[in-house]
Parts: sequence; C-alpha cells; structure tokens
Amino acid sequence: MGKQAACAEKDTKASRNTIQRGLVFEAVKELHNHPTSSEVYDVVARKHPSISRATVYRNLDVLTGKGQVSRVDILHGAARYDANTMPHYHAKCRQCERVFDVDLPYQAGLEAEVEKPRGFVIEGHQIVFQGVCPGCQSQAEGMAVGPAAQA
Amino acid sequence: MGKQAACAEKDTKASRNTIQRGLVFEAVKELHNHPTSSEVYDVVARKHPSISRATVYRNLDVLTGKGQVSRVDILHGAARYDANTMPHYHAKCRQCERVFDVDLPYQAGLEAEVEKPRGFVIEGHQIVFQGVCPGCQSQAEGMAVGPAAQA
DNA sequence: CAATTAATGATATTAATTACTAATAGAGTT
DNA sequence: AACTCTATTAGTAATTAATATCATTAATTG
Repeated sequence: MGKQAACAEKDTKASRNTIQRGLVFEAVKELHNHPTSSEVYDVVARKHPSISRATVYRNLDVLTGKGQVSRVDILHGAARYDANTMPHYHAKCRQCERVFDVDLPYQAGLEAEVEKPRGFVIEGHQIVFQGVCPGCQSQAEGMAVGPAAQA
Repeated sequence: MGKQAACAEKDTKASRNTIQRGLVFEAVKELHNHPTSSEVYDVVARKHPSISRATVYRNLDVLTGKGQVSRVDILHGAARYDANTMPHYHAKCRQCERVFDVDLPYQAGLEAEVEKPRGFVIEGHQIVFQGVCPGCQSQAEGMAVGPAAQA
C-alpha cells in the first residue's frame, strides 16, 4: 500500500518537525511535575501565544506514540505526561493532588504472574499509590486543608 | 457538635434507604464487569425509568464512601465500580476496553517500601495491567479490530 | 400523623478531550 | 528558489464524564 514499502519496519507516515511540536516536547522536558495538558499548554503559550489547545493535545498524543514522552494516567483526573519514559511508579497526594515519582524498582515479575494463568497478553502495567505527601502532613496538623495551589 | 455524639466513631449524618440507592447497589452487585456509571444507570433505569443520572452518580459516591462498593479508576476512561471491595487488581484490554480481575495476590509489601524513604504516608495503591484479553487475541489474527461491543 | 431534612429529578455548568475544516507550512524534488 | 504534496495547525464545535444548583419529594423519627 504505502509508497515506501522499502522500509522494513513500519509504514509510518513521515512526521514533520513543527515548532509547535518542538515546544510541546521542550515543555514536558522542563516541567518535572508530571504536567497535565493544560500545564503544558500554559508553558508553550507563553512562547507561542497563537498555539491552540487542540494542537497541544495532538502533539502530546504523537509524542506518546513515538515514545518520546509517556502518559501517566492517574486516578480520577486529567492525564499527565512525563518526559522520563523509563518505567517507574507514581504516588498522588490526596490533599494537594500533586503527583510524585516513587523509587520502587520496576516489578517485572508481576506481569508474568498475571499472564500465565489467564491467557491475557500483558503489555505493561502502572502502579499508583495514594496518600498524603510530606508537605501536606505538616500543614494538616489537626485541621482539614483543601488542595494546595503550589506548582 | 452532633446530636448523636454517643456514637463513638463518626458523626455521620443519618443516611436514608431510598429505593434508588438500593437499585444502584443491586445493579453494581449483579454486574460483574466493573460497570461505568453509565452502565449502572442503564440497568437501574430499566426498573425505575424516572431515575436521574445525577442520582446514580451521587449514590455511587455514597456507596463508595460507605465501603459498599469500590471505585476502580482505570487508565484513560470513565470511573468504574466494583461490588467486590476486597483489594485486588485489574487488567484492561486495549482492544475491547473491558476490565478484568487479576488473581495476583495483594502486594502488601509495596507500600512499606515506598513509605519509608520518602515520608509519604501511603493509604493504598492500585495496579492496572494493560494488554489484550484472550477473546480479542483470537479475533485479531492478522487484521485490526475495533473495540468489541459485548456486555 | 406531622416535622425534619436527606435525597431526588431536572437542568445548568464545568472540565477534559476529541472531531471537523479551511488554511498553513514542513520536507522532498526539480 | 519555486513546486508539490500532505501533515499539521488554529479555531471552533461537539462530546463525554462528572459536578453544582435548587425546588420538590419522601424517609425516618418523635
């Protein structure tokens, strides 16, 4: 079908290096807080005010497909993105809603345990811990506090 | 504060046994497919056509708060509910989008590993595996297939 | 039965994301 | 550099999931 059938691996339609795509990738790399699409948009729009939110979504999808960023789907909320594409796990604070990296080593054995008995072909997994981060613990001595607004 | 301070545990405001709440709970119990709120609504509305979607959402929240059902937040999609409140894990098929139980034992040790070094107070965790379920594997011999529509 | 107020139904609203389309602009070719 | 091809963009509309609002209804308690 494709005209470039010579390429053995994939008939991927050639992607273009647009400045928008570059800016989205840059933004994810410089934000180390597992930013949502909205936070990525804010950073990019500062340098390139005409960019559309739809473009940010599209490029986050494209970059995820290329493996340049990874999507971190966190419990009950917007998708988040991470320039660290090495498999690792996350913890979400239920007070401030921020997402943290967790230094638990990758649990490679889990997938085999699931795959064998059921016949399910496992391609990956995510682990998300829920709790309260150190910062919110000190604030919340006794009184209830709403989500913090820190970046 | 509360008038029923005699109750040692909580000053929970008395909840009422409405037929709507009963029907929502029944629906989650009879649906063993980790139904979304919409699927719960469909089942309940068959018996009680006047019910509002907001009522279903509200009651799923209430039942979750009471621990009678558990909310399963799955990667990239609507929240799902489960009448099995014992901690367990899930796998989502990327073809048919269905969610399956996984018989991996609860990994109690993980939380301690995370809590110690970081000072993060962990209250729970979820593991979601992604892959292709047995049914979709047999269908997808060679050709690409969209999400199946089975209940 | 009457009083209290949790809960409902209907609708409006918000948030996150996707779909659509005409216009634009990468990248390869000449 | 000019030309072609089509991926990509900006802007907007549409969709989906969930929450907020509020007048009305109905479950419990005395």
